[in-house]
Amino acid sequence: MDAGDLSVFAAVARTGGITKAAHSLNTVQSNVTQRIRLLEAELGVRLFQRHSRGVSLTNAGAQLLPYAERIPHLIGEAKRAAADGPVPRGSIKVGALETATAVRLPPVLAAYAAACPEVDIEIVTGTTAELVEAVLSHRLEAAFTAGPLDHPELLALPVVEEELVLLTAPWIGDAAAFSARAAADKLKLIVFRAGCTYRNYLEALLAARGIVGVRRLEFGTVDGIIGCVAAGIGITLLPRAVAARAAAEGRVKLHALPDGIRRIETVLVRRRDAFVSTALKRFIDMSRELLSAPEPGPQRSERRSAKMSLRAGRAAAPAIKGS
Amino acid sequence: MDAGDLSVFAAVARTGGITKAAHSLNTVQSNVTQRIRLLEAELGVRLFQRHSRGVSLTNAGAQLLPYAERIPHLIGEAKRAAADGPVPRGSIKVGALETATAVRLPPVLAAYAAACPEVDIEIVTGTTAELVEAVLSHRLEAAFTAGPLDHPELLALPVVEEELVLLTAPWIGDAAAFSARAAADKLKLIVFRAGCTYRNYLEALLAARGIVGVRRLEFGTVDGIIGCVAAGIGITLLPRAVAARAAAEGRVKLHALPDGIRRIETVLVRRRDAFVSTALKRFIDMSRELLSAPEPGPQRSERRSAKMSLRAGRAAAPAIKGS
DNA sequence: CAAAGCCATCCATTTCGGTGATGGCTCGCA
DNA sequence: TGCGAGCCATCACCGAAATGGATGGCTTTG
Repeated sequence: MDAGDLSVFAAVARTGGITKAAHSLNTVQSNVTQRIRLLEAELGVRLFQRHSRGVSLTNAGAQLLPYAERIPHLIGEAKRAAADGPVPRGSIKVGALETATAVRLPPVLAAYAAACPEVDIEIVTGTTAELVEAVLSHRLEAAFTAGPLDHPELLALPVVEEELVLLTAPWIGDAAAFSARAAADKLKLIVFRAGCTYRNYLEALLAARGIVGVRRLEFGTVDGIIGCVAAGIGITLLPRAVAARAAAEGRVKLHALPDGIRRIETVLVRRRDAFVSTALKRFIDMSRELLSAPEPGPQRSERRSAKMSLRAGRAAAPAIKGS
Repeated sequence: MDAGDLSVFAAVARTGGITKAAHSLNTVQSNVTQRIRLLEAELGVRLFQRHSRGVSLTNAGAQLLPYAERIPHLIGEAKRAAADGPVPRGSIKVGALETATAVRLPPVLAAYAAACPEVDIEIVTGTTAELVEAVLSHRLEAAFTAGPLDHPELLALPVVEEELVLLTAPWIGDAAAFSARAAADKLKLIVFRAGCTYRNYLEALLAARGIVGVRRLEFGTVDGIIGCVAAGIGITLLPRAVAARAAAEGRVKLHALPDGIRRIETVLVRRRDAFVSTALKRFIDMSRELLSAPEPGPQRSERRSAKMSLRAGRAAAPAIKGS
């Protein structure tokens, strides 16, 4: 049994069929059949039950599967570890929230690309939940997500603290009264898709005031959300830095939040046990360096009297717990 | 790169030479040379520096080495996991203290052998330090050692609590006076070799009374130690259950110890991350079941007045700390 | 009943790992 | 300086094992 056998086994288990596994491995079906046969002979147990619609794992196969997923991963990691040198090279794949991509990432990427010309960078956007899942399953090496998060297999490094603000159409004076009317007026929450931390915050914020049943409007982009808010369709919650330009242009109005939930941490999360290449280490170092600069406080032009009189407890900041 | 390549690589790294590695792998030198060559070609880096006295790891090789040690281990574990079924079979390799082997293990082994006839059992004896090291390096699947011990990679399950007693020749009335005279009289401590927890306890016990410089006599067997004590050559510390028979025969006399250090825990230790086969799980379950029975208290025939007036602090119970 | 999908088996081909012999190199020693 | 020992690289060769293509049996489906 070597790592190749385990890859084949894992592919069959994943696809549920020998023929399909053969295609996904760019080989022929007889080949896969033979390797599974030999593997079963070597182990002395049947790994799959054959039936007319494909194959399914036996008990023994199910016990082998975690190893068959982990060992090829480790082999890949070993390759990267060995090929890695003191000068950053290769490629890194990093996730980021839509909001972080818009306002925090550009300066980091510019500096990194200049410092490490031999590294290919791939940025994937998604919600906190999606990104965390991707990091856990090794699809991403690291990700900028909303903190705090607490998972035994993850390391979360705080890189910057954002100030969350409530966005409304510019003609709204009092955010508290506005949101209180939201349900009655059929105004909507403009939110990202499920898994977005800002969305969770906003819903928790309103729930804490007893406002429920507000309709949601889901968007996939920051620009779309801001556009809808500007049009008076609803309200949303975003980092101040993201909304600053639209506010300066008078398209939306920003309302500060009460202290308990005003600040939200952005963390750089990665697997605790994964190999950190020189290229990734450099990226992490540069991110901390460039993003940890003290954030400017709330602008003076904003009326602090608009602060909402909400008291959101810890329930408003749900952390992703380890399983 | 597959697991076989990594095994070859690890062997070369371990032995420091291609020829020596070839011998240890039961193959020829040209073969190893070739595989290392191909591995280096595949990774695009040089893994060893060749010099006249053999080879040594390059930087890249050193980064690869931990993977090359871990992956073949995982492969073996995967095999065992897959071949393992609901009925205990295969083999288990368990360590135990000499004392535990003598008095605690026989009933467990008898019951286990009857319950699991298809399992080959191997028992290895050693000191606590030796056994812990063997478990950590995967040479043993589990071991009975003296607790408490605290190591991040180990799980320690308490199975039985022993009462430690001081053994002297039968004509000694007062253990305290006896041990005080030990240094002057050139009496000896009869102890196991270094690493034995009882030995550490005994030395700490005397050191706490200011008795130092007592000569030691090292033995490898319980019987030898008891025999020497019976002959009046010295004193030792053993679990009451171990010394009970010799005491009943009048060969030695037992002296109870003060409360602080009288009880010592026996724990079943195993690696936290290692696979637990059905055979091993059954063994652990039976050990707990058979050994956790309440231990009988001190026998009435013993004179409690012989209790030593020592106060040994926590220094007398050194735990093995994680590195 | 025919077609499609799936897996097992067989066979020819190729690839890869293992073997033994040879040669170059350095070091230590006479 | 010359020689032998130890070590690694290279080469040609052999055999086992993986691969790829084709076929057949089986079941499901329309």
